[in-house]
Amino acid sequence: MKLTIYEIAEKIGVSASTVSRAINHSTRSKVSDKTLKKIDAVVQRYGFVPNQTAQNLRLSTSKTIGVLLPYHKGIFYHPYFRHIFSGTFDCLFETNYKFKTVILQHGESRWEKHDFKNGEGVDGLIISAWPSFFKSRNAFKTVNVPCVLINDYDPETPGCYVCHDDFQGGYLAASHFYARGHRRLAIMRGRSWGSISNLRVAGFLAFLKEHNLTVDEHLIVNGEFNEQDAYRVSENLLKSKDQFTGVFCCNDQMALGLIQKLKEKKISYPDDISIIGFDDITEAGALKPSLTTIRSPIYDIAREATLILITHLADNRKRKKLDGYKKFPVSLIERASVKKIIS
Amino acid sequence: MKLTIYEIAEKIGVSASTVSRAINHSTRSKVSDKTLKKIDAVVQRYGFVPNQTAQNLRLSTSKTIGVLLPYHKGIFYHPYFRHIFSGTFDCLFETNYKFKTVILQHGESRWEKHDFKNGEGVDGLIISAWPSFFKSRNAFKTVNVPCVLINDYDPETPGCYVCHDDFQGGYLAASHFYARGHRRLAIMRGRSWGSISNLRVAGFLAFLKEHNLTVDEHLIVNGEFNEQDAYRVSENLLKSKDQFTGVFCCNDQMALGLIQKLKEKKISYPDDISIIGFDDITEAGALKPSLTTIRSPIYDIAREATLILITHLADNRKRKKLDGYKKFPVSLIERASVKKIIS
DNA sequence: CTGTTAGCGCTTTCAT
DNA sequence: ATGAAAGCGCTAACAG
Repeated sequence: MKLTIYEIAEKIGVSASTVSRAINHSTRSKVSDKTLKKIDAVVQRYGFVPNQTAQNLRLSTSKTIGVLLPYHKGIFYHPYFRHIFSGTFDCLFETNYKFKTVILQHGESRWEKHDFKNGEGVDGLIISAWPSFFKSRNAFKTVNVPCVLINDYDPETPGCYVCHDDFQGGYLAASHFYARGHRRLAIMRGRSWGSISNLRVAGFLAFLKEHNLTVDEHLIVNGEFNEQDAYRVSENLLKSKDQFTGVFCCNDQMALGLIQKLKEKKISYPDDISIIGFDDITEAGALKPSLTTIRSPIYDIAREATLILITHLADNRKRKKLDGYKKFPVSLIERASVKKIIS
Repeated sequence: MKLTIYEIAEKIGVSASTVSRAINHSTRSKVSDKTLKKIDAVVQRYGFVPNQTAQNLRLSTSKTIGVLLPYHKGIFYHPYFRHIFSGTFDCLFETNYKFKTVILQHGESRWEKHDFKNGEGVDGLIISAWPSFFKSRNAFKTVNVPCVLINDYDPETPGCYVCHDDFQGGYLAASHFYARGHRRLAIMRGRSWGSISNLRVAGFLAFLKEHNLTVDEHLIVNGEFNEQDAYRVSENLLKSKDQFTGVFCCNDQMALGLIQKLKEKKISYPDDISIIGFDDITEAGALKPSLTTIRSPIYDIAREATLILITHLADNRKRKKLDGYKKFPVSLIERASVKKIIS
């Protein structure tokens, strides 16, 4: 049923290699015009397409890159990942490198089983949200294919990173608070996977320092990067409620947790307490009052990451390892959660 | 660098076949517990993962299905396709068949080059929006891998279809007009790829007929399924403006074209003319006044299509060809474009 | 310019 | 229970 180059070779009376050369437009050893024509004709007539798997095995490549995402239902409705797909595919389409893309899902167990060690058969990997799996930090190091990590910079794990600028994000948040008259601020940081939090907080504090301000130690609380935990630690923070006018939350989820607690305590935002989040998740814009937050140019990041990966892959002298740390500036989305203070 | 079963066989002093049997948990000829343990240990230690490409070649499979979409920039932001991804991936994830998915883009030239003849190396294809490429109708027939077509039923092309119910959609539109007091109606149908249009119009007329109504021949205009062409043919339709109170547009894009023309002529909707579209594209909800339209349960359709495909694929007796025509009911999204007429 | 040959890494009869 | 050998379909030296 499925044609092979041998069969088409036989029909013409040439060898399989010649057919191979013909269909690959080999430049190394040219096929004569006459045989080329004959081969083309047969290929055309039968609609022959070479078996990709065989080519792949032979050339030990797959012409495929993998986009690795955490799996959870509804991830395709999440704007963050939507931008990733879009950026990746647009890049692939426009550069014409003819790579295919498969969407892969990671989970801790899959890392542990070394499922990604050889990239699940892909030539390279674009990895997002990997730090959600702690142990993956070590497993990741055993991965054998070129990888580009997006947006979760971890200084302890060498690799090729394309990220938004977390430091600048924190800096922006602080400057926005400052411009709106806030001088006494609090911070809710994410404990796990500290580097992101560290950078965001560092940026925040850096701005304040330039303006001779600081954040008192007890106004910095640590929680996990999720709503529930933020809700929990909010209790603590709010004991010092009178000592600050605004809170910088290290991501929007945490802001959501804080807001929930505020509602419960009948504390209103931004009137009593102003808030800035990070990530611009869908809820941020939908919330009432809506949440001022920091947005990542994730589309561009994914695009760039893909470009880096595929040019590296297309570049045959693969000896050099992929690395580097490329930063993209973030922007502050001004909404309704930061009150203007007139002093 | 990359380990093969031969190397791991050598380390233990067994043959490659035994290793192969071990890692595949072969049931046909069992590996003794002792050697199994030894092999497992080595596999574990080196984090060995078998080369998928080699397996694929040997077994002539790829454990991959392709989702074929028309390529255009921003397709990932389109809700229709988002639902397709979501349905497909959720199905794959929940059924545990361990198929991978690649997103493939079609274009007329790719069909003509027989790029999909062997499915681009995938085991099966989920195809959406294929009729946008006319010639693909014939090219499609040469495809060698199992396919499931979603949502563009073409009676002339045999295959396995999972679709929303176009007929019922038209029926629903008519009944909504009727319930809101409309009795004199017009239709804007899509000329190309007629079957969809035919079904929608047939459903529409069927309802009317049951209520002893009909649509006059000159109040049915034909255009292409796009905004520009609808805009063009609207001119014609509006010459008979006084003879109808509502227009059923065979898709939302056409409704958009009509609306543009209405604006130009300072005819207001729904006051002067009511409109119902089809598809519920993003603009439908955003428009002011918003557009009443028919929505397809595309998530469920994609899910079902995927399930059909992968169970077929997993089912080794592939001799039987995939076919059938499964219909999903659509729903009317009531918005602001149909005026209530009090008679 | 073209044919011969070997082999990519794996699975699977067929022996033993 | 295990090994030897063949082969999935293709490409790339190498030789002519």
